[in-house]
Amino acid sequence: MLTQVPSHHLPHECHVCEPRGGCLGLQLLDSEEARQQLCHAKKISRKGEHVFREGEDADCFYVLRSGSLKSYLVTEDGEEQVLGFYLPGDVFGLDTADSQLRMSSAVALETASVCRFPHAYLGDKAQGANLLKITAEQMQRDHNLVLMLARKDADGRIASFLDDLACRYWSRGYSASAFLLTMSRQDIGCYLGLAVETVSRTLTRFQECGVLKVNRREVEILDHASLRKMAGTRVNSIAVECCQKAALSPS
Amino acid sequence: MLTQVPSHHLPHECHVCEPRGGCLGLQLLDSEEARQQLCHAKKISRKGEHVFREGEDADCFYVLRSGSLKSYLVTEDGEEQVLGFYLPGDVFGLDTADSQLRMSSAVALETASVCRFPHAYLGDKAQGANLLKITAEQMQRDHNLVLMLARKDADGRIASFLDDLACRYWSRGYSASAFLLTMSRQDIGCYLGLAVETVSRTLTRFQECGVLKVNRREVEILDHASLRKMAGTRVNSIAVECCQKAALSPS
DNA sequence: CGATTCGTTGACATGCTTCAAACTTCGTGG
DNA sequence: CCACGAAGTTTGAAGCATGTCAACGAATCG
Repeated sequence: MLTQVPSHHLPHECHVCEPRGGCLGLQLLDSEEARQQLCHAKKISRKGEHVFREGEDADCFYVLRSGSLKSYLVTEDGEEQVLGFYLPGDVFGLDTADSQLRMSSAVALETASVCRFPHAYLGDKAQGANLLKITAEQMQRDHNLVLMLARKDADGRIASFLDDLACRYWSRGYSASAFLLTMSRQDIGCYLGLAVETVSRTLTRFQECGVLKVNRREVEILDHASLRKMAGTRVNSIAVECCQKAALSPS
Repeated sequence: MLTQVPSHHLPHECHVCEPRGGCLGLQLLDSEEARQQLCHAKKISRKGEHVFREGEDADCFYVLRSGSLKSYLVTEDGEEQVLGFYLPGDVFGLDTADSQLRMSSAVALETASVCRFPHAYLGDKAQGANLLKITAEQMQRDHNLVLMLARKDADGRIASFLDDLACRYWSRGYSASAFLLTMSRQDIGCYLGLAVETVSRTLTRFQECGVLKVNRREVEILDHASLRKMAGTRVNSIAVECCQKAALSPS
């Protein structure tokens, strides 16, 4: 299957959109020139650099090609709320306020590159259902987060978080059992609505239970089944689909 | 301003889309016949009736014309998670899974009517930015909920919830100070991630503080300023915009 | 009119936050 | 290369907000 990617369409075609059924540029951008020009106009951001900030003009959305980043917003009292973490292939920057301003900020957690999809160049192909499909992914992620925050305790949130990451890494061809956390404990807490101390303590306890091994930012999941059991419900989704596959994999 | 609505376009044109700058049917549907046919094909749902259910085929999204409804999903263990409440003019049903299936359910809280927007009839006008603008509203609501669940205590959540409702009623021409809660305490708790008892207790306490008067489902807000102060931060948005206006109103 | 659902209130248990302190890692400049 | 300070991580102890359990009253429905 992987060998059937039509590599003649784009000279430097990447593979991040494969799970989506092919390059998003081909799916959403009309003219060949727009695709060539825009999809490959990648922008490199180093750790801590912003792709965009809340309040800026928003004339495009993005696909992450490599690296990882977080989306967040800042409350009046200066506190940060992390809305999500993005891995290669993820679409981000879809949330724009009424007047086409950024509603959130996106910052690189490590060196990263992105594809730009200017709204102005979204052609006939980007009509209705096509575009809705993309935005629905984001909504699903949001709903999943709401579900965690509203219904799960610290253990469930951390377990969900790790399981989700594992699945997403796995679906991208990386190990689902051992990976590096590119975000800080602070970020994790900010995402899950928990104090940093709670995150740390929970991870330590999971390690003591033999569910995983954690050292600083290195995580190795030893007992996927237990982790998933603790994680509990998730929104039925692409992610779940991938997880069921992952459950069948040798892990 | 209200008198400038071009009533000749649609024989039974409603006013729910006014804050959005006019009938969404005119903005998103191409052919006149599609608009006539689809935008006015309203469907009546009585209290407890579903507009759609999780898992069903999703070939359209909706605009609520009258009444109110809630969007929710059900977890594996049968628990419900309310994702949002919708008032006339709100767009809902945009969240569809990969294969065009409903990711959530929508049920009427009282007698309601809706406009259908079939994906298949979204014309050239529904390209890119136009559609993104609509979906961004939903994302903003979601982010606001995430912010509440992750950062605010019970008082803040209830205050935010009431303030939000007040603003939305106000922007629709109703009183921002006195309104009826169309949802149960159960629903409110399910939405805000709180136990029913906590919702009840918090409302009682607010009443004792003189911030509001509450009797069963009737709410009267006596001290908007205090309420908003307790509510704390909100995602900068259409809603906030409306709230600032509301703050200037006699209320 | 009885049954069921909804809302309120009280007492108690607990999971998480907060505060505090120690240790580690990282970056920067001497 | 080492020294220093800042930031990130871990662990402990104590306080408190919220969940849970239980009971009761009020409203709604058949």
